Amino acid sequence: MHNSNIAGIKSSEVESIDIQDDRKRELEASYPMLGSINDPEWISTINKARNLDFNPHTVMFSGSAPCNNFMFILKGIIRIYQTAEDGRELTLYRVEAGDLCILSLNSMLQNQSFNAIAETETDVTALVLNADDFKVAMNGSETFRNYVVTTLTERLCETMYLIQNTAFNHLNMRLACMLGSLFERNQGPVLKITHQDLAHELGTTREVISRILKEFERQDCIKLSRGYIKLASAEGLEWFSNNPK
Amino acid sequence: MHNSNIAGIKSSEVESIDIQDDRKRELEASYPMLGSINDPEWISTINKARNLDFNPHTVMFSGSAPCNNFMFILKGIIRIYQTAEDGRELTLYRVEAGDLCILSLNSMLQNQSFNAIAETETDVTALVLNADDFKVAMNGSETFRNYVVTTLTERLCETMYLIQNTAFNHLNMRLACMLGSLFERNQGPVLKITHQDLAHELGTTREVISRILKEFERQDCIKLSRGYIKLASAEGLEWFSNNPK
DNA sequence: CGGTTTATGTAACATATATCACATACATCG
DNA sequence: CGATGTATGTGATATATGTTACATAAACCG
Repeated sequence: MHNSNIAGIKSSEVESIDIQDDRKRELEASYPMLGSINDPEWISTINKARNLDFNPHTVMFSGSAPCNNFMFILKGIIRIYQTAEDGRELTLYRVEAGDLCILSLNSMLQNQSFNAIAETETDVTALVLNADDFKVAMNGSETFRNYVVTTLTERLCETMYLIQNTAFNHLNMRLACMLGSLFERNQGPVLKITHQDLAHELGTTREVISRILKEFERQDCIKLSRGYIKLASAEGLEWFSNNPK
Repeated sequence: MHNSNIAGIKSSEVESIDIQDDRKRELEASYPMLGSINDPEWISTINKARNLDFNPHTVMFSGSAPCNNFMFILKGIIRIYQTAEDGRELTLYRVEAGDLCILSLNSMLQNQSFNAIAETETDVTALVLNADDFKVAMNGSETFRNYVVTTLTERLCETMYLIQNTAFNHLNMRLACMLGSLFERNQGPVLKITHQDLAHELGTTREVISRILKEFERQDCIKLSRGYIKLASAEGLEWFSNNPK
């Protein structure tokens, strides 16, 4: 289709004959809430969907390259971020299996461009509906509708929180919070991440991050080494997460 | 109902017998897209709705006082903003006649609190649905559903833009943009607003705004007087709106 | 092993914004 | 008119963050 020339798409368009059950199981694994829907429109729509694979570090869409499909993410992680002219980046959120791809919703529903970039961080497999099928599914299934509206609302709330955080909190606090949640999700106390990566999360520059990290290390909260950060004191980090200055 | 003890509510609960046509006309005036819906669930739901009036400067809801109803705004303006401990405020957006009250959507759909404050700026009249009626309307009318999803998506886009703006642009640029759009909406070149108000829009302090405004005045973009700002050169202001430093 | 790339450390400096401490000026109202 | 509250002007100073310009070090690769 008109998407097939985007860089990074791998192959694997699956024929949709008699694989309904596979499809359903696959979707159910990532979207438990949706797996149990039995509305006929929903079933037939899912059955018409295509599988698409993306390589890591592929730009799935941006303001200039909109995407007129709706996607369920079956596997992998997508990072949504904004850029400034000077090369700074700010991560808005991530989309994983089970999440709703709001960017795609937007470019489907209106032409207004989103002014953000969606880029795969890992291998990504998505289930793709075109705009018409999405409409059919929305009209046919109340569960799906609820899912869409709830997820949109949730995302909006998180975004409001992000605004508050960036507007009112200092970088050391924001960095401490970020590290805190990264360590939480991480198995084990050693986090694989570079200072530049952290800068791109928070919308600042590498030097600034390095400086604050060094300060955290001096306070024995963390231990730094090339490409890694080791947690030394969760309490210490927690303190920085709550302390305004 | 359980809302009736919130400060600032005026009175005017209207009995809903045979006023269907009035109601419909009223709604249509503010929400042209919705006025033409003829689904029976929709009609009966609207008919069950209550009118509520609010005085200016009434906090309609905040994180601590959620609102479990859905509202159509028939008249007036509501400001949604966040606060910091030090008294700074940052306006997220405004809701007017024809807009969707996303805050109410959120508190209806989930318990997660929104972490923002909604406050009337003028007299406000709203048409109020409870959560169940909202569901009925959503299930009954595709037009209403489209309206909700489209508006949510739109709001999300605008919010993303706000993040980019606050994270990457300097205050003089942001202030110039803000003034630009205020003058645009304003009839005539004289804007009634205080420096403190502008600070509350942008999440900063009065002194900072005063200083930048003075700079704009020195560059003959505006003329300052107590409580008012007069546009002197739209081009000059435009220049500051686009210039990074 | 040596050359190259990538990640980090860090000092010095530039700038934007925040904060403090007032002075002044305008507006309102008795 | 004079008193009071509110809005503005502004210098001085503090701090956070951004920028420049390197040095060093670890990892990578032929």
